[in-house]
Amino acid sequence: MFRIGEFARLGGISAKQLRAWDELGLFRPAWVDRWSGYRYYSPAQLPELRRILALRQLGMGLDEILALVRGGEVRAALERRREELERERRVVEERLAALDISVGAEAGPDVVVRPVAVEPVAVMRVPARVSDAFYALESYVRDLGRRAHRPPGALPSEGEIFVPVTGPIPDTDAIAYRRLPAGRVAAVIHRGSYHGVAAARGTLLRWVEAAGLAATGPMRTLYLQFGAEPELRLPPGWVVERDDDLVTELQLPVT
Amino acid sequence: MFRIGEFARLGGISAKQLRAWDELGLFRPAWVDRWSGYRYYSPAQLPELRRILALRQLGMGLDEILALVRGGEVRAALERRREELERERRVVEERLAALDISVGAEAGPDVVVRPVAVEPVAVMRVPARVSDAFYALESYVRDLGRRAHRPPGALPSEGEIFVPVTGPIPDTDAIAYRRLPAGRVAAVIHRGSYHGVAAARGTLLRWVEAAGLAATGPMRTLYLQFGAEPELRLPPGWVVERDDDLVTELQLPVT
DNA sequence: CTTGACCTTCCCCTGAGGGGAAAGTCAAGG
DNA sequence: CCTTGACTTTCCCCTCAGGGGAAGGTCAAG
Repeated sequence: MFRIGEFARLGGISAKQLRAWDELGLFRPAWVDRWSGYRYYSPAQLPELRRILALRQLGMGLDEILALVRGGEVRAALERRREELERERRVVEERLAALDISVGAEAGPDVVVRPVAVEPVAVMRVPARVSDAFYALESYVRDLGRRAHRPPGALPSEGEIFVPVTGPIPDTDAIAYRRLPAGRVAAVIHRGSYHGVAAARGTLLRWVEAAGLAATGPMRTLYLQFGAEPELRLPPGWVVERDDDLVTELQLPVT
Repeated sequence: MFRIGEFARLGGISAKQLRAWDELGLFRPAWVDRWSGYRYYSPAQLPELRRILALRQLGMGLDEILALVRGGEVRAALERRREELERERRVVEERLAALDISVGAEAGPDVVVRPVAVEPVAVMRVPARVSDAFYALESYVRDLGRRAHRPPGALPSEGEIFVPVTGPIPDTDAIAYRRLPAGRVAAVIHRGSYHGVAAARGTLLRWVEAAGLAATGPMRTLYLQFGAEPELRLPPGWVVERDDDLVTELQLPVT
């Protein structure tokens, strides 16, 4: 029989952990002195402790280990754990790839991969002047009372512009309802005149390729600063600048 | 100017995070209404937000990102982050390897890799009968008042047995002071008669090879249940069993 | 003016323990 | 028998990066 400190040393673990695992019901002392509360452990318990440590070495959570020592399905748990670990490995690999790009670019384009939700929109083929088309599209949607409070955008490769809507709308010759699919996008934000957008587009495409990702849909352009946000009152001393205040986001759906 | 909710949606982040980052000083609103406390953000802030998200995407901690946006050394931080990520990758790879072994062995030998501290010991070449040798070694160390309260062991490949000591001791013809080096060991615990130890030894060696590790020293055998622990009072009803109560740990120093 | 969406701060929760305080226990040495 | 120092007990707070939710204040549209 060992007291907690010595048993902890033998097991290669801290006494704190043994106390916590006792309280958790994961690993209990062989005997507890009613009077003093001292926990006593037997060397015969070491194999069981080692089994727990072996499972924890695989990165399993204590609750799952608890289920296992109580007679859970070992094989299934290991399979779950493997999938989890392979996800972790993918994350690390992606981070390393992104880091390589950042190092190479030295404070690069700040591309971010993030999930986006489904986006219900009214789309319109662009015939000629983009600003006229936006005006027509916005008017149509607003008159229906269906304008969603999110910025408008474009699918340049399709020659289409879109405006978010709160639900289905009737189609016209020029305008159609569509739901841009949810998924992960690689996104970069461009601030300044639209002349720079083409360059940002190229940067984004190169980034995605360097990160080992594959595009799964057409690129989206979002006009974050283009009449989309509500006319909130400006704070005192707030000055809207010229070109610098144009903010555009480019999104490329990936894997 | 956007209120926090809309800006959060544009940025692909939660309002909670924006509030926390404001308090942290990592990312502040462009303007805060003195009266209502409302935070207002400008679209021109989106690039800065995206830079933070790009760094966070590399798995950096907020404190480090804070140091960076305050003008820290980007290149050095990325280098640190790369080392960290490569450590993480090694951990995941090791876990996957260990998991493969567990799946193959179906509740296998429960090998654990763990660090051990330096162990100052008195070692003795074993001439003939092991039990006689232990008696002599233990007596010598105890008479010097130098016995450390840890279990005795052996280095089978060297034909040596050892007993932990609390500090240097004078050598004799047969006995020498030595410090077993610290490091990581792969360890397995065997419970039962010593006949099974040889099999456990083989299992441990195979495990280490399958895990892609390399031995960096002689295997150590620790007799966890062999007169090493103090004669603590036995709890009422506590029965010491026969062979089952022998507990032996095998440790192999690795990488 | 109402209404509903939105915002504020405040508090508690996560997982797997670590650090440390105050008080009780044990074993060895004198 | 007493002291001493190592050890143990419970209890509380801390981590990290937020999430959940309550109570109450604010905003903008109809």
